[in-house]
Amino acid sequence: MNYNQYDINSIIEYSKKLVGNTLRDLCGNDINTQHYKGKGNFGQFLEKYYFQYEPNSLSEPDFNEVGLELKTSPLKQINNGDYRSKERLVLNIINYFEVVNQKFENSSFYKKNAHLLLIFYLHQFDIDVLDLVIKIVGEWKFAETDLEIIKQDWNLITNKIKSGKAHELSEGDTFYLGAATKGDKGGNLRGQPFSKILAKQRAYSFKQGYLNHIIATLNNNSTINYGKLITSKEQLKNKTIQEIVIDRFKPYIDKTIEEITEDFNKNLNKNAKGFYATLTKLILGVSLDKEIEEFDKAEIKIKTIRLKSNNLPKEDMSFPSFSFLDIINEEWDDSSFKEILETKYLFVFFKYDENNILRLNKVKFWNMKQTDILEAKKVWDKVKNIIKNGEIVHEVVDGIRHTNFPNKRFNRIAHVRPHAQNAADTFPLPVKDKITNQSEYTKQSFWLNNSYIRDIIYSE
DNA sequence: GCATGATCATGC
DNA sequence: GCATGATCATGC
Repeated sequence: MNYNQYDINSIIEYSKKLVGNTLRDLCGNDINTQHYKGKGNFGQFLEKYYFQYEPNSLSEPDFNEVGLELKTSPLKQINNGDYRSKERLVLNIINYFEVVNQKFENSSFYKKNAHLLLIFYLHQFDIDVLDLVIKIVGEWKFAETDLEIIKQDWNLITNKIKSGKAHELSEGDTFYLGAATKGDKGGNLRGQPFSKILAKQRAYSFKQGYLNHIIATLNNNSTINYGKLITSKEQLKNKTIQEIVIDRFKPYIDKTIEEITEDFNKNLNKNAKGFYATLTKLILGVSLDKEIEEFDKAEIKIKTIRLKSNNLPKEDMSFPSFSFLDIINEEWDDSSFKEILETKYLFVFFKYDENNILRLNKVKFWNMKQTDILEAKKVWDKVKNIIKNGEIVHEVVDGIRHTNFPNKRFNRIAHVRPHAQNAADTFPLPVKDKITNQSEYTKQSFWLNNSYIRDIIYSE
């Protein structure tokens, strides 16, 4: 072996030699002579041929002698050249029966993952895993405040299992540490200790946002300017991060927009569309030129909503437009719409009072529950079929195209409608539309129905 | 007053 | 010039 398994520095040093290389560069000869079939998993090859131990699924860390766990993960490169995580990082499986008897400090999660050796390679479509280039290698221990938030996440997951709700776990439940489904296509059901309902097999995972934070830290090239909400772990002693955020809004509840902006002594353009988002940042105490670090790491999205006096949001809620070409090739489990639905949101509600003046009304964290996600899936299924069959347009009246896309009556939760610069702002279609004979169509997005937001999100 | 098609404002 | 969050406009 080319490293000393009892000496952590020796392992790290040996790992760093991977940077800039591929598996074929470093151990191609070994692999070629050992029944290599051209397929396989990057992590397993790395363990077997570079570190020369057999991949295992033990509950101990991979380098058990020094308590170091090896993890590999793919990167993607964004336009400015920075690296981002391609996906979440899946860690050990959650054993529903064992975890309910554990404390965080002696949990299987913490025992295995307290100290990580992370190896990131640049993902490339259709390239042999042996030829993928390793870009970033480094060890990772959790910063104090991160660990405290991860502990809160772990407790939330554990408590849900303790209340017999393992089948209701969702990635959106938590901040940095998620409970990601693992195994084939939603199958792989398991028993749970406090309910007879079978639950999906799930594993602990780091949210993509948290991985991006790790990547930027290891790579030492973060171009993002961050402001923190939590500066010491003492803040998290008696309150969850959610409670801390909600508390910051409390002094401003029922205040008008003018009253709030006066407090901050800022001259804001009230007509700017980002006005409410700006106001939110001010209230949270994050300067306007900075991103909220904890929200980025937890992939939390802020949505501001204006309510009419009857609590109905003035508008439905839009999401980024989707690609017609992509959606017909997606499976539900890796679809962009499912990702949207599994996201955690901070909703900031402003409401018109009896004099038609907007006042801050309510703030809440929210993520969609599993049963609703499945109900919203029907919208996605229908959209996919319509595009596949070239049946977007139903009829054209006075030059206005009426579509077959699922409308508000079709589904309680979501619908599909245009989301573009204008009607001429289009995406290509995989199949020509039968009525218009066009091979492109105005960009569309999924929208959450305002009635759903009122009934579920606002009132609960 | 709602549903649906369409578009705006900002920041990168 | 586009992605994104948000809002407008019109017909029923």
